[in-house]
Amino acid sequence: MRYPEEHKDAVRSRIVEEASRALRKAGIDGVSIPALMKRAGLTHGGFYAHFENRDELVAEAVRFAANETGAGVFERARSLDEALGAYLSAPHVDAPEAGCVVAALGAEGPRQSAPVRRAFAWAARGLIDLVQQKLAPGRERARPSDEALEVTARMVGAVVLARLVDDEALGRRLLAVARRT
Amino acid sequence: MRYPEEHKDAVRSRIVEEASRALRKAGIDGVSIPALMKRAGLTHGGFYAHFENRDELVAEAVRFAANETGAGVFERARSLDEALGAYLSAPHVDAPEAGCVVAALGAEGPRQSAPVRRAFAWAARGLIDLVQQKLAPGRERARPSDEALEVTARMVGAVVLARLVDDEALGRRLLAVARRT
DNA sequence: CGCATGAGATGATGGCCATCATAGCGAACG
DNA sequence: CGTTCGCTATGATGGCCATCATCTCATGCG
Repeated sequence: MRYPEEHKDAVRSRIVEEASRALRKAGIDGVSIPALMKRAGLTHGGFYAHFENRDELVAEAVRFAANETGAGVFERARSLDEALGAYLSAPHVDAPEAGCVVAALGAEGPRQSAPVRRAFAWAARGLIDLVQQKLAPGRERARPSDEALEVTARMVGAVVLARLVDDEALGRRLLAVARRT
Repeated sequence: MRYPEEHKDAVRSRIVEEASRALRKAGIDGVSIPALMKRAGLTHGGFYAHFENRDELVAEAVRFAANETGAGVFERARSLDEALGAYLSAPHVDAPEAGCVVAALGAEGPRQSAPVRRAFAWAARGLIDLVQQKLAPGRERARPSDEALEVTARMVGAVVLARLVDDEALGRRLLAVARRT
């Protein structure tokens, strides 16, 4: 059938968005192309009309997730404390599918193909830059400050550990100590 | 053939050790049972004589890796600074297969089956305890101090990010700023 | 009003996987 | 010195995967 003008772009976006959530939830190897397409309301056949291969979708999903975190956690916050409050929160720990892609999938990044690795490097760098921006608003810097790097490392590590320890009280403490500025 | 007394135990240990490295390198879903057995010098058939199923091996490999990090990085170090120097080092970043399992596979932990999750929780808790021990040697504590939690989070996050950024200079800086005590 | 178009569906291919049943063989034990 | 035991190999099973060739058919265009 002949579809309306921007139909294909809209469908592609929906695939990327759904994939972004599904991958953060189940891991990069945790969801098959048929499953991803079904989540977007399609069958697996049309996949290669939208993407060169699986990695192209994964890379795009990583970039989508990075933008989502930027918009949801950082642009919304008016101070670093506010951003840290959102990032280092129980809802974030409990909902990796809607959370930071670096914390959810970062450890898998270095093992991926070059295009996916590039997407991850971009996401990591973006996270550092967002922290830097909240740390010293307005001021533009050629490279992130030591403090921005340290805060970012603490944030990511605290979320990874809080998800891992399987001990709610300890998880809360991990988030709380990482919130100090 | 009838094998020498402790043959089976030795083979099992070799499988666990090899699996521990292979999994840290390629991810939890990145190595098949046939591949794991071949690394141990065997064929896939005997696997189920040693392990109930794949997850049992994964859980054991996680515990093995955690012990290895404890012995290699922490027991060897005589101060927290020394331990941080080893953990937050380029060799560690460049060799995940011989490094901390929390940094290499932690993000995959929450998605695993219950036995594997338990192994990861144990590994994470163990890492925190090792930090605590170096932080206040000798003193026994019922629960880790705030500072131990913060240092551990910073360590893990810094290694994850350093592996991700694909920028050697930035990676070095991430390690350096996390080394501050 | 009918036809060309192209997004999406159907279905096939070849490969790899976890798991298991069974067979073989060689050292240890009698 | 023969028998037995049990560790490991061989091979099968059923399932799922990424990728691709081909078909369908509704719709926008002429």
